[in-house]
Amino acid sequence: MGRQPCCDKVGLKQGPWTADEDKKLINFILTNGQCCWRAIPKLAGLLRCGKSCRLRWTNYLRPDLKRGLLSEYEEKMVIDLHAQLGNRWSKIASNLPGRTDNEIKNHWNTHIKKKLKKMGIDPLTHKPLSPLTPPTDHQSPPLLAQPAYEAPQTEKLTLREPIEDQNNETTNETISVQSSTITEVSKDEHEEDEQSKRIVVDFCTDEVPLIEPHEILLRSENMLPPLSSSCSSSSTSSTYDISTNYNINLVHEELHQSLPSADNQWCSSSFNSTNYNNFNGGLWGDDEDDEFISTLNMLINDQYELDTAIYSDTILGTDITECSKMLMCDDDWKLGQQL
DNA sequence: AAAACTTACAACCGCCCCTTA
DNA sequence: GTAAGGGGCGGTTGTAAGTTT
Repeated sequence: MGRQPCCDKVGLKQGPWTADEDKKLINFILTNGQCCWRAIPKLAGLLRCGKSCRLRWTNYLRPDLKRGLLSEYEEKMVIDLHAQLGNRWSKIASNLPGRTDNEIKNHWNTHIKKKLKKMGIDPLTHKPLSPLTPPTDHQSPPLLAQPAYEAPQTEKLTLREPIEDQNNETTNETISVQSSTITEVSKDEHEEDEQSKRIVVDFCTDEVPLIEPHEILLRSENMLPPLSSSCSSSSTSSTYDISTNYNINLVHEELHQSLPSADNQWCSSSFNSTNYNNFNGGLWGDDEDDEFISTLNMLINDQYELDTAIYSDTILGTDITECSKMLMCDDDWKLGQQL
């Protein structure tokens, strides 16, 4: 029979989103909330299909997204969760606040997969690669001679959502998993691994730093920290750079002008005291705002201790709890109504 | 300096599942 | 019970940016 496509695609734009399109989408959702995705493009004045809008929003524009590389901790969580759940990226993502399934999937394919293979572990089965199926370089017997994998330990891992077994029956929230404890080969890596093992053995997802409402900051013009003219905007591989494809901050500024005053504050990414090392300014780009971005980068990478409560109360002068409501209420958060 | 190659990730595609009429 | 609509999900592709030759 076949399904109708989600849209006819005739006259619709595809490819990378422009700042203007982002602005329209953000503006619409902040004003009206998420409703029927199919209707959003028309209502928001976008020549995109609803699906494209939904993906853009959920994977890129959502204010509660963390950006930047996954931390070592998150990476290990992904590995463990993948060992139990397989390629169910959305389930895995639901245990990593601020991360999207797409992001995790990409990270898995580009980083973790290779890492595991390099370590002699099959990323599909999480078991040591069979000597009968040699790695692609055909020259890695040392890895196999000394198996880079320890017998899995049974650990308690609490998922944020119950998982279902093959009979589709919901199991207990706390399930028994086989932790993919991994042993590195080199000495340095071995030391690193000792740490890793501790992390893997010790953590449960309850310990994941969740983004609490009080940890979410709002930003308006007067929230900008003092700029440092000496900061360079360049970033190195060891730092997180707060940059996107274009200057989305300009979008933000325009929104300030176009939205009612009550709407004139909106939430930042997960910029909080426990998590901001991963903060990558989901809604702010780099170009003209280099100074601000580099300042943030400097603060973030210098482990600058920022007490968000103090920051919000004394610097921002904003009632965080009020504003966080609209962020945390997925269904119908409407800035104007809730502020 | 430029071409070739590699990497990372945003975006798309098509299938699946759930809801509704 | 069933067909259609809508959204979610996982796999794949396109391409910009980075690196190597």
